Amino acid sequence: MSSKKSSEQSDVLLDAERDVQARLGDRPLDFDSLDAISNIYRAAAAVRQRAEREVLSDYNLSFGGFTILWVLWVWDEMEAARLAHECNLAKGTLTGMVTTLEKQGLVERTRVESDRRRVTVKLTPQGTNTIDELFPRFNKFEGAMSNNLTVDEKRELARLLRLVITGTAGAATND
Amino acid sequence: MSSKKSSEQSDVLLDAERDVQARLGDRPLDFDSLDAISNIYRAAAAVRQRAEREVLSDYNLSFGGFTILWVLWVWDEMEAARLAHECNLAKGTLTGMVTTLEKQGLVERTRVESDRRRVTVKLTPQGTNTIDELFPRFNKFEGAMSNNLTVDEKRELARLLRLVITGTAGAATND
DNA sequence: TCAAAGTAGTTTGGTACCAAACGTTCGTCA
DNA sequence: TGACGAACGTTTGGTACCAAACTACTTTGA
Repeated sequence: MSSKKSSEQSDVLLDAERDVQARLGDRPLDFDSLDAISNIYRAAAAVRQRAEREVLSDYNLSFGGFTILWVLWVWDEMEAARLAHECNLAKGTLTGMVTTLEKQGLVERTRVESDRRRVTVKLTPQGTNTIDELFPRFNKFEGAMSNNLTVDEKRELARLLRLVITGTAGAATND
Repeated sequence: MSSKKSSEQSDVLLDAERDVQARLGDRPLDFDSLDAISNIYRAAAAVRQRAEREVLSDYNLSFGGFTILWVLWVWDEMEAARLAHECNLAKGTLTGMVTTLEKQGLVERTRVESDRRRVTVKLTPQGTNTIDELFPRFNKFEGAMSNNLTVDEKRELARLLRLVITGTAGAATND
């Protein structure tokens, strides 16, 4: 595809970015923000699609389902509301996805005795086995997705994204 | 085993990143790739959710629908297969979304006379008006999403994401 | 003490999104 | 010329995802 990688910046733009520049360059737009934000979305779509095809399909998991497993792996038992928040999901969405994972035998729900409105979710032993095996593979995939970047560049990328995420802190999902 | 990230960095990790480090820090994982890639996904979710709520809901558009309009605005009339590719959508998904936009009067389909298998899609005058008005607002939103970053940081972010996207070039959607 | 307000998860109705199967049209080569 | 395979977009069946309405439980306060 495009991009002969050289030291100069201007000739490594994505085809899409170049075309945007050609068509809209005379308009009073904030192209720096445009490129930064739209590339976030392009990169996320690439990550998600490749993850689902190359890693998660072997386990019959969607990206969202994997995220739930991963969050439970890291934090153990967790209340539904917090789980939804960590996974960036609306609470109604979480209900359905936890049900799917429950049918697959990977997680289980427990009603909280002291407050029967609440529900906690945790991995089953089978769920733990699954994510124990899957996550190292997923992590290798993350390495492959970023193998064009040096370690310092990965850290810088993580830092810059953090600025976008936290600058955004107000955003609460329907929970 | 990474990130005792020098100087001022270590205290600005996201809560999520800090917890991951605390729980999995002793495992042989590639945490630099993990943080970089997972923050891409977190940032994209934040961008999408805020865009839909704060900008696109006024126009009754999903993020995907907006993307289609935006691509057609930049490139004019376009064949369905290329449009799906530019929007990172499976071709079957595009069919449905174009139908939705068609019902809203924003785009129209035309069969190609010289090859009747093909279809081109373009903005209607109403669609053009919509995106003419909407995009500057969306671009302001992009500026707001990235207002914690300097111009140089935005450019660096766009560059690093480009490395992820192009390193990935093999990925083709079902089209 | 009990009704109103608030909080947690679920249900509902609808779109977005995918992969795979399908029908149509085109190009090719016998 | 006509059958076969390839190249389109569409349809199908299924999950993911959202906002809003709803149900069940808990807290508050008069």
